[in-house]
Amino acid sequence: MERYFKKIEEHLASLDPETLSRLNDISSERIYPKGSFLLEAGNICRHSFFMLEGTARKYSLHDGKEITTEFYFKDDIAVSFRSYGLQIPSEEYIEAVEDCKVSITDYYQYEALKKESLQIATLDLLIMEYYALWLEEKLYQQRTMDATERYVSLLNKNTEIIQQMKVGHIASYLGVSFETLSRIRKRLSA
Amino acid sequence: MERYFKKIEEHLASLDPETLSRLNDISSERIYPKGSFLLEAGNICRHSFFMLEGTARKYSLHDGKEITTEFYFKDDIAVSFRSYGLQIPSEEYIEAVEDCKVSITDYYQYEALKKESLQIATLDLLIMEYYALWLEEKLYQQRTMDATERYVSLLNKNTEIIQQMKVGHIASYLGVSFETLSRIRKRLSA
DNA sequence: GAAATAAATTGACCTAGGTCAAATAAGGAA
DNA sequence: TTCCTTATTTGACCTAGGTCAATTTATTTC
Repeated sequence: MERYFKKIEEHLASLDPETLSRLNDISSERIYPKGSFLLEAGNICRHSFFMLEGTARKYSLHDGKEITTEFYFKDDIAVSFRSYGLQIPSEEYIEAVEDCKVSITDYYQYEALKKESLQIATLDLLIMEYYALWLEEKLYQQRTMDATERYVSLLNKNTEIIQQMKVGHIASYLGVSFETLSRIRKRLSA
Repeated sequence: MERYFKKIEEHLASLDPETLSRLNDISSERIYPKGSFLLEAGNICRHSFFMLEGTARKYSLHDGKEITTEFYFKDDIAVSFRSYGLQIPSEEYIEAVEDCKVSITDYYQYEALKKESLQIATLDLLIMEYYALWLEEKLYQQRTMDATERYVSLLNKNTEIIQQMKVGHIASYLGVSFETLSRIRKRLSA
């Protein structure tokens, strides 16, 4: 996965100034206070959110329960991919876990830019590939690891998640009940 | 998902003849007999395989057991995405379930083409987005449906899988043991 | 077509993790 | 600080689906 970050960084570094300024032209900054929503279910995700400061999470509701699908930190891109890509109403919420400063980019303006600029299309492709890799990894872990292993794996990779997010949100992210995660944590700390 | 197919088809229809011929230039046909491998774990996935005829499946080994991750039919693109994208040794096998006729495209030649042609880069992006959408859907089903519901869902969407693939392969694809799937099938047919 | 091999079914039993409910603990508001 | 609300922990119990083993049924192969 780190190799992919590298690919993306290299590509970003190679962008010419004009392309960068065009990207900049279609973005604007905004602050979302803690507890507010960058996106609510039912609305179409018309923007992507590049995280400048703060933390957020994405979740959906199933049988009245929240399923956290992703956590966002500095430099992550928050978006409900399905809603954004198809421009259909979202099933997901994106919530500011703490105050967030984000750079917002409009879907249509970005799409237009992608049609004109190979550099941007390539950037988008790299980001997409990274996301697919991440999804594959998640699916594989879900299949092959038990709840404790998944938690430990998350613990090793993303210490910040464990420190900043609620047990209930981490639990649904890992695909276990919060009671079970509570027990896992107890066992591990003993 | 169908809406995405449409997007891809429209884009394909819009490709200019020169781009198409360049795509054609870097592709070649090949037959894989039933039981043979389009890709074996340990090797780098240096090609993508566009299915012209036959059926195939992708799987990995975990604790000596096969986990089927994808089935391929006519017009599908078979590739071990992680190995292909990063050009690292594959953890996955792609096996011809029956005799397969495929159109093979070389990774490096395709990458070169993507760097020159916005149309190709865009095509690749659309395919990538479709794959990510498919992975998201799979992950969501895994979280929210029990084994029977997942089987019925597969049954409704891909009758061909049920008809052509072995129970054991379908079971690992659904994330259940083959004994459990056998019982599910019995219950449903009763 | 018979023997050999692989796949699928069925039964008995077990466990990871879910659910429900009660008890603490920890943040916020006032 | 105290009250109120929201999270977390802990216990008791339950179930979906896993594992192991024995058959039965299909497929190959000769």
